[in-house]
Amino acid sequence: MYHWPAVVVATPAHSGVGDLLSYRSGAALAAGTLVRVPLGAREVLGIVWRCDDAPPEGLAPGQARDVAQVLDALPPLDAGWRELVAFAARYYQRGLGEVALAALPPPLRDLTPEQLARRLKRPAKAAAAEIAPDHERALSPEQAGALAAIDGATAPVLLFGTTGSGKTEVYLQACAHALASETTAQVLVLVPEINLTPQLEERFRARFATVHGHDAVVSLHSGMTPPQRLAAWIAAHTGRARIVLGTRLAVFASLPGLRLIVVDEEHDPSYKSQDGARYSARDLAIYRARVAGARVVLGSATPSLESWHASEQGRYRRLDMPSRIGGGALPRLRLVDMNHQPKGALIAPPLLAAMAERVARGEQCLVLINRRGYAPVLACHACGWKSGCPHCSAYRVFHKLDRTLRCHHCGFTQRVPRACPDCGNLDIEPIGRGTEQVEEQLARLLAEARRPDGGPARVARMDADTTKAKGSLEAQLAALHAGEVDVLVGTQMIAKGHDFRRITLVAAINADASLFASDHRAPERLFALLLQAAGRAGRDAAHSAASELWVQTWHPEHKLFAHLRAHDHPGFAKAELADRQAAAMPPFAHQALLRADARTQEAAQGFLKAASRAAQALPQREAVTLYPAVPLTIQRVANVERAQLLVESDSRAALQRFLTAWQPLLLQARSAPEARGLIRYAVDVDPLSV
DNA sequence: AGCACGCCGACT
DNA sequence: GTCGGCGTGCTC
Repeated sequence: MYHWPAVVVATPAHSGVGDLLSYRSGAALAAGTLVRVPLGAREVLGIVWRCDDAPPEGLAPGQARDVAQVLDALPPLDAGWRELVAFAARYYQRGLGEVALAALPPPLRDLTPEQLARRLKRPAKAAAAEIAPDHERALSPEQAGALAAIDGATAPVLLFGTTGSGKTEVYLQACAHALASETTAQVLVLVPEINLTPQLEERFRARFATVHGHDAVVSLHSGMTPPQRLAAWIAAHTGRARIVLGTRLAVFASLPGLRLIVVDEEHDPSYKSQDGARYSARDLAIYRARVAGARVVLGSATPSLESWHASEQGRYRRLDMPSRIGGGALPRLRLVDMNHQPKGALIAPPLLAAMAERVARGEQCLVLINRRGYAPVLACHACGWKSGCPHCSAYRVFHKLDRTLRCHHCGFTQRVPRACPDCGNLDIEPIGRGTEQVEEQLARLLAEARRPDGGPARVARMDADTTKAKGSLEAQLAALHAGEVDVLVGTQMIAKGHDFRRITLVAAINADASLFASDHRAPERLFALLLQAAGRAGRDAAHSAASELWVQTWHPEHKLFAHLRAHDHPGFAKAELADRQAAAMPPFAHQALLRADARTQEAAQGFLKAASRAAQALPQREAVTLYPAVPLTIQRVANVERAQLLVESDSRAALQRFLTAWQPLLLQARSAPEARGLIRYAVDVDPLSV
């Protein structure tokens, strides 16, 4: 007596192969069982989606091949997980198999049942160094109120808490309550960046190791080695791990006992995946919590407009924590109108004076500049040559330290030419500024500044270039904490999460750059970045009264700054949402992009036009607006031409219906004559930028 | 997406 | 004479 499991394997949506492939098996296999099945010439990992008693119709007799192996050492993936995966595939317009298999740890794909069984038998490795237990802290009335509301919540909670208001302690205690509710309960904590997982893991382990065991806390992110990821995944799947901390990919972890999901810094764009299935881990967390019957908390000092809007509509329950623990004041805004500063000044004189003053008091300054390298462009004065990348429509960035020109898009790197490659002129000059240059100039400008002990000001830099070596991020943070740095120059990464006690001045020196980039989310992102950066200052109540956020701008009249001055996120959100509504932009409209990569721009647009033409015949097309195909802002990257087409609708459901109906036509449009040269295409639902 | 098969240029 | 370029086509 045979059974006929329908199995998902890793085939992308536009492969033309259906989602479920039927195989034959001697035994009935439960849905969620991991199997190895033959596919063409190879044998691949698959997941049983359902199991039929009769051979599938429409398949020639004997066409179904036999399941090769059953990985029955692992419990099947539960219905909640399968529903999450199925929803993600459907909503983000990808193949079920592609999403399902990508959600598993990579090493699982090529493990035999024997290897897997051996792996499962291996005892969890002994606890590392003993850590000092961390005990629950007394909650402020605001925190206690938030915790009680989370415990009793039925809808998603938006925890709107100022930086320093003690959100983490609320998360910790909410986790403790969730874990205490059942012996099998699990919680999932999402953070936007890998950098933030080690310190959070430490804190959770210190809090929970004594009660739930050292290995009850695991991390899950792409920076881990494959064996580490497999071990953490298995711990979560088997229920041994009670707390899983991770980046966006962790939203797909198998968590049979899931009771609570925390999405920290929910506004952060890192939650939106930009390759493969372009999912939003924050939005999937909401869906997953509903399916699992778990609570979900989105936390932020600067909630996204989407979440804010949902809380205004009552779909999310908003909890406010406006006060800082320890009563520290939020830094005062000092706006510097660059129109009234000496021409070409990198740092306005009053800002420089303020920094010198901080250094003299033994306090620390943080200087934000959103570009790595020395200068974004190198140019020849004589003939107008610029350091363009031969493979991309972008400039290569001048890195002075190693004398290179580096393309930040494709990685193409060359030594800086001695003379202009076009005309031989020796006078080639950097244009604009990056972190290296700011560091260099600040060291020079602050040469006279003295610390209380009479020593010179110490300026350091922190960006992706100085932290890419393993352990160097930790080392740099430790140096900062130890007070070995007076002024830290860096990219956005220094604005996030880390708790710096002695910082009393934060400066954003070219904050404007992003504001007029024709991206409707630019003000929102800048506001969040500046408030977050401000949150780094004055965490220590003793210093907080004098803490300041300096912003150099050419547009001091921008309404964003009035709200920033008042630390008024609700006011800012209200104004931005009104603008969005007037312009029929998200969250008042719903968008998707069809993106195409091709050998030539004509082919990329040719495909999009063919796709657009094909769409006209669809009845679902009535409810959506299709915009013309346009090249991306950076049109070419690594010799690939890129174009996109925007689809918009005021109904999310109508947009979904359209995209689903459109999908098979895209497959056809791909072989249209004008699409010759197309490399790949992808649909991006709820894109972050258009 | 892989990975085959398949038909045309520079090398042991 | 073959190794290998990437163009089409298939995967229960």
